[in-house]
Amino acid sequence: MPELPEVETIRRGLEKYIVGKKINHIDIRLAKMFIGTKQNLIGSRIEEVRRYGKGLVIDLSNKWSITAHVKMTGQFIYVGKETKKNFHPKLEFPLELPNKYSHVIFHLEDDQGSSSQLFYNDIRQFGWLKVVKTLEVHSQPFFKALGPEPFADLTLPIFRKILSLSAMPIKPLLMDQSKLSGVGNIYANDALYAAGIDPRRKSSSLTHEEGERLFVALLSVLEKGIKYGGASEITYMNVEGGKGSYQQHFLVYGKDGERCTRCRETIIRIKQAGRSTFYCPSCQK
DNA sequence: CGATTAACCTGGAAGC
DNA sequence: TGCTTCCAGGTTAATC
Repeated sequence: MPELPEVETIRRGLEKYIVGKKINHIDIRLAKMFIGTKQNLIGSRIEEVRRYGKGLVIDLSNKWSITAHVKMTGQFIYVGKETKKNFHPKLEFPLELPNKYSHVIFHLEDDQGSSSQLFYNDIRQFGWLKVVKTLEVHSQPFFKALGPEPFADLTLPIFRKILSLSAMPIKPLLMDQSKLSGVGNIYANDALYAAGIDPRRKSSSLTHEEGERLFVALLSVLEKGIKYGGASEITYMNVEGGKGSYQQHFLVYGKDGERCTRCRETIIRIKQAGRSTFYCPSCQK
C-alpha cells in the first residue's frame, strides 16, 4: 500500500483499538511473515503505536516491540466489540475472517476481560512483522535507512538541500526512502502535478522557487491523503475493514489517456526506475 | 558510485 | 471460455 497516508490511517486505527489491550496468544499461520520470538510478546500490554515513513512500530509494556511493514497488500484488521462487521472493500458483503490471507492473528484481551482479534492479512506476502527490543527499533535496517519525515523533521531548507545534492530525476528521488520517508508512487506523481513540475527533471535543476512549490504541494497531497483515509485503489483497507477515498481525488495517478484538468492536454504514462509515472506533458515543466 | 533488473507473491484486467 | 501477458500504494539483492 500503502504510502504515508495509508500507513498513518492504519496507525490511528491501531491506536484507537489495540492500545491498552493485552496479547494473550498469537496464531502464526505462515511462518515467514513473522520474524522473531512470539513468546516475547505474550502477556504484555500494548502501549503505543508509532509510524516512521511506511513502517509501523507497536510498543509493548515489557520493552519489546512489533515492527511491521505492509508493503503492497498487507492489512491490519481489528475485530472486537467496538467494531461492526467488516466489509470487503469491493464487494458488498462482510469480509470473512480469518481468510486464506490471514497469516498472523493476535488474540487480545481488554481490562474487562473482553476478547478481540487483530488479523494481519497479506495477499502477496511481501510484508513482514518483526519482534525487536524497543530500544533496538532504530538500529533495524529498515528504520535506520529512513530519511527525514514529512510533517516532522522535513523542513523547506532541508528539502531544498536534498534536491540540490541529487542528480536523480525528481520523481524517483521523492520515492527514495533514504532521502525522505513515506512517499510512494501515488503521492509522488500527484505532488509533481500539483507543483507543475516535470517528473523527469534533474532534482538539482529545480530552482529555489520550484523547490518551495514542490514542498508545499507534497505536504498538501499527503495531508489530503490522510484526510480521505488513504487510497483504496487495490487492496488497501483500514483497521475497521473500510475503504479510504483518496482514489476519488487522484490528480494524475492512473489517469493516462484522460485530459489534464488544468490545460486539457492528454495525460501520459512513462516508466521511471521501473515504476509508472503519470504527468501532463504540457503544464508540468 | 549510480542506474537498471530481478525477485519476492497473488490476483485482476486486458489482449487475442 | 481460455490462455497469455501485463500490471499493481514496496523494498532489497544482484548485476551492469
